[in-house]
Amino acid sequence: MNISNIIATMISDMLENDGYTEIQRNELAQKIGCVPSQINYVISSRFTPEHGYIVESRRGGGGYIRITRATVDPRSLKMHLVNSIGASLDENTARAHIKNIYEREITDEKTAKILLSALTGNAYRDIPRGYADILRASIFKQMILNIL
Amino acid sequence: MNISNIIATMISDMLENDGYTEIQRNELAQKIGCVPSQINYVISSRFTPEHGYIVESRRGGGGYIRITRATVDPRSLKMHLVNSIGASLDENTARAHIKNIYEREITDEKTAKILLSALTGNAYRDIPRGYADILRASIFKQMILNIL
DNA sequence: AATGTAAAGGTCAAAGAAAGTCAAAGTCAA
DNA sequence: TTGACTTTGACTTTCTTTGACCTTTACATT
Repeated sequence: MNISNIIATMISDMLENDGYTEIQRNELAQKIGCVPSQINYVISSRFTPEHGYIVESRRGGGGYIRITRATVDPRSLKMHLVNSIGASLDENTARAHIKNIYEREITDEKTAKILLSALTGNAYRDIPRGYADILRASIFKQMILNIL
Repeated sequence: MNISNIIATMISDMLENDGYTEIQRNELAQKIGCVPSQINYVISSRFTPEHGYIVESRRGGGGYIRITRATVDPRSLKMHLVNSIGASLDENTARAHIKNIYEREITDEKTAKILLSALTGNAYRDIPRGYADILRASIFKQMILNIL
């Protein structure tokens, strides 16, 4: 298990109770035994809006990083989702979106699985990257509109 | 016995228990005494969707290759379907396949709808026909293995 | 109030760690 | 003896780790 995954797990655990946590970057880094900026890396790769999180922070004495699991009603999330997907969508972002809507119980597990298999994995490796991402975007939007 | 077969046997053994394994490509290659890319060769020649496997991977620190056996019964309809699809699949044929499995009550209506929205419609119109059909084929196979 | 200082957190790019790709060369059975 | 399958290795892409340097904020001192 790499350090980033460990950090991500810790943060998820902290969010477990009420979807809210406030961390001290330096303190957490020290406890884990990594450089402080790795906390930023983990947050920006795994706790993004696409993943359904809101991150706020403050510097200076008494600074903090606050992470909140966003809660939105399903209908507007759906619209928001479709609108937020541009003309192109890479695999990881797609993954994040699907994880997000599943965790918020907007889709059931089976549907999430279907979405995943339609949008991620080796399927897209046979065609040029540019086309792949464009198609992924259209297919995702189409699926969301049709089924959610 | 050539090296590729040895590797394939090892992987099969790892899958023995629960049809799931996660390998470190470099580590495995070293243990076996071959170049890392030969692992890819084995996977892409023997652990394909047509063979009933789902392969996922991740690069970078802590990377892995994950192989899942999608079905226990290679003679099932599922495998038959996957094998009948080939490398390329046009929209109408996809439609026909879906209609077929729906009418035979292999999927429920909701799933059929999702399949349809992933495989047909305007999404594919933006890119060259050849690529579209190739992608449609891979996605369909992927989905069948994952969900039916 | 203005200023200085220490205490946070932020940014970015380089280095490191895996896996992926591709094409050339080798092998082997029909 | 040719065509399919294997083996190899150089090069690419993606994800992670690290550290040097930057910006913002609270608070104490003048």
